[in-house]
Amino acid sequence: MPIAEAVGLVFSVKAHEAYYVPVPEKQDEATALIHEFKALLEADNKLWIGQNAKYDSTLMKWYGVDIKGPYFDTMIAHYLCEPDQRHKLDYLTEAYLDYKMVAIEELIGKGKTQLTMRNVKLEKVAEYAGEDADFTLQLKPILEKKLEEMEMTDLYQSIEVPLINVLRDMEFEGVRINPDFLADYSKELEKEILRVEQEVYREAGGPFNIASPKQVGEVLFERMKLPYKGKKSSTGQYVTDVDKLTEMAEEHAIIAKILEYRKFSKLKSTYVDALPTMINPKTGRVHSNFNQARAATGRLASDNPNLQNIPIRDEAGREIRKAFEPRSEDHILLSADYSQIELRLIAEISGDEAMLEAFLSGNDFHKATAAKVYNVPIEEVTADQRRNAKTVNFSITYGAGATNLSRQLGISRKDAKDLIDQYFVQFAGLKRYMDETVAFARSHGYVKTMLGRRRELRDINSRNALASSNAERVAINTPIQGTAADMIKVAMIHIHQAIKEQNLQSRMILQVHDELVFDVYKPELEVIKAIVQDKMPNAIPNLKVPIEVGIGVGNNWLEAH
DNA sequence: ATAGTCACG
DNA sequence: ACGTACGTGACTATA
Repeated sequence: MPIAEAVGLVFSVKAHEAYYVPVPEKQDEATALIHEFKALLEADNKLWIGQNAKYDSTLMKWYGVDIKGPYFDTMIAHYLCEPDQRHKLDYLTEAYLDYKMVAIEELIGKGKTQLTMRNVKLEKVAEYAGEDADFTLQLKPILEKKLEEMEMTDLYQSIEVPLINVLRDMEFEGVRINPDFLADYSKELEKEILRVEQEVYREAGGPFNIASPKQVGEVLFERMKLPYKGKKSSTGQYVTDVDKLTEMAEEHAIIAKILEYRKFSKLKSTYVDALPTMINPKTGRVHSNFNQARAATGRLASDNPNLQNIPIRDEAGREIRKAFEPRSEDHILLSADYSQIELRLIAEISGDEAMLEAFLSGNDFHKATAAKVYNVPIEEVTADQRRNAKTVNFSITYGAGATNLSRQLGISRKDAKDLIDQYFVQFAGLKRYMDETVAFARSHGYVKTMLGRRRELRDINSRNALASSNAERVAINTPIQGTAADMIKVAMIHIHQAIKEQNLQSRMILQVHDELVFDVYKPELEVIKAIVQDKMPNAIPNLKVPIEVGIGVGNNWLEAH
């Protein structure tokens, strides 16, 4: 972003009618024309109905027009109603207006010979754009009614709609990424990759494509005759993922080297080499897209590039975070993250006394869990016991069973089952909540978050055991993950508002599910800290469980974290 | 286009 | 007896 240049503006105020205004090709003339509409577009006494309003609003912002809303966004309305479906306009039009739209490819073709909208005859563009506006307008009352029937009008009006401009501004701001740092690191990784590659070839007795899972499987299990345990994939291939290879690392020195090769290649191709190409030449910054209508739980998703999966767990990977820098010497990065938010929300929602007590005591929660399930005083909890308890805590939010837990912890299935049984003895209220949630899902066909976000579970009463147990885990996980998503969205809206009201220069630039990152103007550091420490913990008021937020500051994202 | 793999919360 | 972890996006190989 600038994602594109404007070719035309299209308005519709009445069904079956639309008005198309071509925008000149010369950018100064384009800006001048768009500014003819500035007062209208910036008026806050009109409702702007749009399909993915953030897109149009962002485009206008690049032209210097600040659309304030309020909006009615058909894409987001539909996302709330049917979070597991698609939300594109052609789908909505077919599903709700029973009309098949003309595909954009019929206007501009596809592939190499694809034209831009500018090269299409005015009459055709006007017709196509007019349909867009008209259908969006017609969809509004339908989706508005659906939201009301599903009791999500408030969630929509007070969270999702206000979030549109918050995300727009975050994307517009972007983040500074240091390309020189990454170029140096790329060379280092290249050396490592070439070195490991030769070592793998030596162990294998000849070269092959290590990036091909198929060839890796054939080399390991056919040419080298290493023992293969377990099932093959659905397509009959050997599974060679990190779990499987780590399991058999003792078998041969080549295994660790293949994993090393994979690790370095992943870092280089997905992050180190890719991120600098995403720097916008006009702004010198990277403007990710935060998709508000993708994750069925209510979370955001980030793409082009995805800035929600930048490495941190691994030493070589976390190096990449050093490339994320504040905008200038006068700025500093601040990262604020919710501590164990999903576990706290399970405690809150289930009302489990023991769990609430553990959080209220302020003790290390995983340690407190270990003390309970192993029945030892908290001072005597071993590192292993704490680690196991942490994994159980984590697994619980996914509704995982004994098989998976045993695999995660490297213990027997029976020990894993005992652990889970003990866990539910200690946290009986949690067990009750999980059973009730599944029962609710079975009778109503959906589950909901604390703020009323819904997700339908079509398979919850399926006769297919695999399908129904999948749905049960989703039923347990969605209210937790979704409530955490609701909470951080509210916090983002409040923080954005405070920054605006106080005319601050600092900006919110990233959201990573339980973390917010700010590019802070140094003189405002204490003000921002205070705002964050007020808005994040108090996003959902009157909770029984304490909500804690950790803050870090630094000259790059790694330091700040 | 799909599968496999792996990065994050 | 057996078993499936929840939610994403990007890259590479392969059909």
